[in-house]
Amino acid sequence: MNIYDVSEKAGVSIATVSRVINGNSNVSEKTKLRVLSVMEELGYTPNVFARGLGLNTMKTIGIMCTDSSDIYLANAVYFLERELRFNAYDSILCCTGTSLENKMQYLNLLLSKRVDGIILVGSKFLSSDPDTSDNDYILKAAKQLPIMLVNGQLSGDNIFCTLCDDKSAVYSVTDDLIKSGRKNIVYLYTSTSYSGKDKLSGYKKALEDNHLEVNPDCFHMCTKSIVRAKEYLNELYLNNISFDAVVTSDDSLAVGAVKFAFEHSLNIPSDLSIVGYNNSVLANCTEPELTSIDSKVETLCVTAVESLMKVFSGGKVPERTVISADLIKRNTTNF
Amino acid sequence: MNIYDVSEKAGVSIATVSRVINGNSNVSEKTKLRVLSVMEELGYTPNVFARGLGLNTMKTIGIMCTDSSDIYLANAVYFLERELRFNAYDSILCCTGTSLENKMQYLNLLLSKRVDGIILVGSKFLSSDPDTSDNDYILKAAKQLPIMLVNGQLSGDNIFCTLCDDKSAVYSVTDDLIKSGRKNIVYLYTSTSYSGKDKLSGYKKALEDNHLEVNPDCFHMCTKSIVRAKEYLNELYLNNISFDAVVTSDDSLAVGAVKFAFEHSLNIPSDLSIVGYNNSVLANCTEPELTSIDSKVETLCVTAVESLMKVFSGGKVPERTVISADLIKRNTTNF
DNA sequence: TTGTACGCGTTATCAG
DNA sequence: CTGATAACGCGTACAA
Repeated sequence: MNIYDVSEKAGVSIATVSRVINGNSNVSEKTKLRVLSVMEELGYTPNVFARGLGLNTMKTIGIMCTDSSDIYLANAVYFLERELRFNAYDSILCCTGTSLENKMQYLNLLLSKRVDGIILVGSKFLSSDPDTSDNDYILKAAKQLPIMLVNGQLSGDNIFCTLCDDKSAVYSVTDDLIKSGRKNIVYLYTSTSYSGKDKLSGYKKALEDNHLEVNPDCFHMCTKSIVRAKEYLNELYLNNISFDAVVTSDDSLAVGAVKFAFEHSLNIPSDLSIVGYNNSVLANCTEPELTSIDSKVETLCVTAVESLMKVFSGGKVPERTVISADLIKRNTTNF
Repeated sequence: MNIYDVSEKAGVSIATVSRVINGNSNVSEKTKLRVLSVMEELGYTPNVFARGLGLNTMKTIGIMCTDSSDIYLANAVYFLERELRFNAYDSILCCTGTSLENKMQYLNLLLSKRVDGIILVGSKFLSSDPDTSDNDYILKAAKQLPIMLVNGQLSGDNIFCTLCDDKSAVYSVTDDLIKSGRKNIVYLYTSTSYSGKDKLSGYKKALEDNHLEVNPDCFHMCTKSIVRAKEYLNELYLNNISFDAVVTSDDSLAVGAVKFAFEHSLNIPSDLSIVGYNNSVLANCTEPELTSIDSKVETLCVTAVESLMKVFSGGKVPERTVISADLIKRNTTNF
């Protein structure tokens, strides 16, 4: 079943059939209708390989993320797929894990598949160390096709970033906590990626601007896990390091903080205020429900795909688009 | 940069280069090494379109789900992608939403992309009405390529199902609740899919086998939402319909039940026992943590991909593989 | 408005 | 073990 079968049955040449398929105007209405009906009758679908061979594109985008089962990334993947589909692009999903070797391997795989562009989701793709060569594979790939970073930051030719203003978000909420009377604010985070460092610096700056000391015990990196967060807070508690607020870089850590408070019969928010990040479904699960920073995944993804389409059509696209986060106030804070 | 460039530079024919690429044994070690080094030097990658054109396969599987941002489905997508990748297959992701029209459209799209197989994840793809023609598009597609259902049930040629024994799981936990003294058990569910009906029938059968009355107010379908579950339980409460246990078809509903208990200062599990489903991260968020049925997504996905590979290699694959669920006991039950 | 003929880069067959 | 050559199905100059 190919274009020849259709052309024969319709009594026209394959060129005419091709014109009809691709909406070329130079076909008489009459033959167009005849071809269309034959195509329908035969249930004909153009062969994408043959088409791709000539055009050297399959209208396919590679989406890379470290782990699509992560709530944040799963949402991102969902929105990206939706937007790409809307623009008639397929999505090839690649979950790379965190090792550099795997990331490189997957990226090369996508290049060899001749995808039209690649979207890297999450800041975990990038080393935030400015002196490293760990990001070179991305710069190199960008020589072949456009690369979009969602919530990641890397500057280079043909690389476009869409990110959330994490630093301001954390700064602002930390500042809110201080203004509402909190003196000892713990910050828990899960990664030292660009975005991870950004958030941390927002926390520190808020303390400094309010002339509060930055206690090294009070900011701590831990695995993205409810239990781990709880454990660390317990450790502080046992060491008599007192604190009256916990800001986190992920809702799961905030859930851990809620559990810590429950274990020690602390009242939330009066004894302990808690702020989550990402405004995920987890924020609605705890009692009381979490105040959380909404990092605007959907907006980020929509913008990234919009930009990519603009790149394809030769339009001018900013290297870096920054979107502000929202603070969603619920019941783990009293402002 | 194509196979001709390589052949010329290596001083061999394109046939030999092709043999080297595809690991064909009939090449002398010496020429093989020479070709390999030229390929390396030129940074040559075979063109997938040309290859696909000849072989009529791109080693790509279509994964369809209604919504990849759903926690359960996100996990499934993650595991499927991982397993497919392990077998050197790419994954094209399609989130269809729930309308039949969209599902059909996406399926046809995948067919036209010449994927090698399609995996339908979640029971929401299928009408469980035996008299409907709503599933015909799947039967039709199965004439062209193998279709795997993960947690769905449809019998037909070239269709293979991997599913969890939901009925037994719900039966068993309901029975446990009754044996531990519960008299009035509410069952909350989110869908009337095959799996949805299966779970419900497990609940009813457990009541019947224990000579308890099945009260129509006590099993109720509601949207997959924490708030909705809580609202329905509140409604029962206001209507003085008493109950001492809630079994749900999804953890989110169970979270709603926990919130209901909190609102009315009911003790969990003594006043109210609660059972979730899917053993998702939500089960660890509440206080107390949820007893939940683990529906074994990972096993399901691994099995489905294994079966698919077996189908490709011409092996015999059962039409239906059933996997038992596990009950993960936490603190919302007292058995 | 329509048709012819070629190129796209592989793999596979067959002959040597 | 190696090489020549025919498919594979489509898009598109170019010709009519």
